[in-house]
Amino acid sequence: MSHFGRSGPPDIKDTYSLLVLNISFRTTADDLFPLFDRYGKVVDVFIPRDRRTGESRGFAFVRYKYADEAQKAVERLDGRNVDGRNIMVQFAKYGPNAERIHKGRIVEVVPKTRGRSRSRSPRRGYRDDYRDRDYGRRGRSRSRGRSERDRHHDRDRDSRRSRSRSLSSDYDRGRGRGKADDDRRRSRSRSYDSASPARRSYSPRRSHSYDSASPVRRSVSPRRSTSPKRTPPREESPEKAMNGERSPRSQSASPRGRRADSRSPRSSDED
DNA sequence: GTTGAGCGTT
Repeated sequence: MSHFGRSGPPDIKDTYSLLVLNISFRTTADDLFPLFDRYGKVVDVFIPRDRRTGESRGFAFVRYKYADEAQKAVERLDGRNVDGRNIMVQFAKYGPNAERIHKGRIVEVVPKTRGRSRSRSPRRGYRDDYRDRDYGRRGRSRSRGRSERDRHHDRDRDSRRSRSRSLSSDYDRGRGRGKADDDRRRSRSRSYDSASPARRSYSPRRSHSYDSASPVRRSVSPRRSTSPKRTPPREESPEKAMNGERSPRSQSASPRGRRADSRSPRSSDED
């Protein structure tokens, strides 16, 4: 969606996209448009937002009609304070016109590493100047924020950023982030609260599993242990369900009841 | 009422 009301990108035949980072979450395209328009012809302003919450993700894309104007905007607006935050303006790396920008910007900034300019580091280096100056007083915000962010579990962006974490993200998304999220957070919190990393090994869940195979358990129910063959409960479940087709309810109740029972003590313990 | 170092929509 564009700020201009059109669906999707407007005319991207000859536009240059700028990436505006570090903008306030409250900053909107309407706020950025006049600011950027001052330095050139802005074709479009787009702020990606969260799919669920609809909040801005903290960065925006500003499309200029001409590269020189875009470049000027970068120089003039980069590091500028907007809505209480100093924004970072740079040419977008990806996009419909990335190639053009690549030519325009790379030649000026890193003509030497033109071929390898695709690396992710270059922009940081050139931005370092601003960072050093503007973030000197606020720099710690980054380190602190990261730690805090990690603890607070990121939202949507985490899934994009780290692929390894995509698993959890997928899980969250699939299961619905409300409950699973809360559960996970609590579990973690508890870990941090009273347990050391070593103690984590003795996590209740694992303990439970281990307990099952523990000799103590056998003592309690020798019947199972003495059994020559151990039938997996899972296989039994479907089989039973098939036989009990006439009462499909039983199937649903079986796993549910067990789970609830199993969770009962745990929940109590946690509480 | 919150966060953050990141690259985009019909």
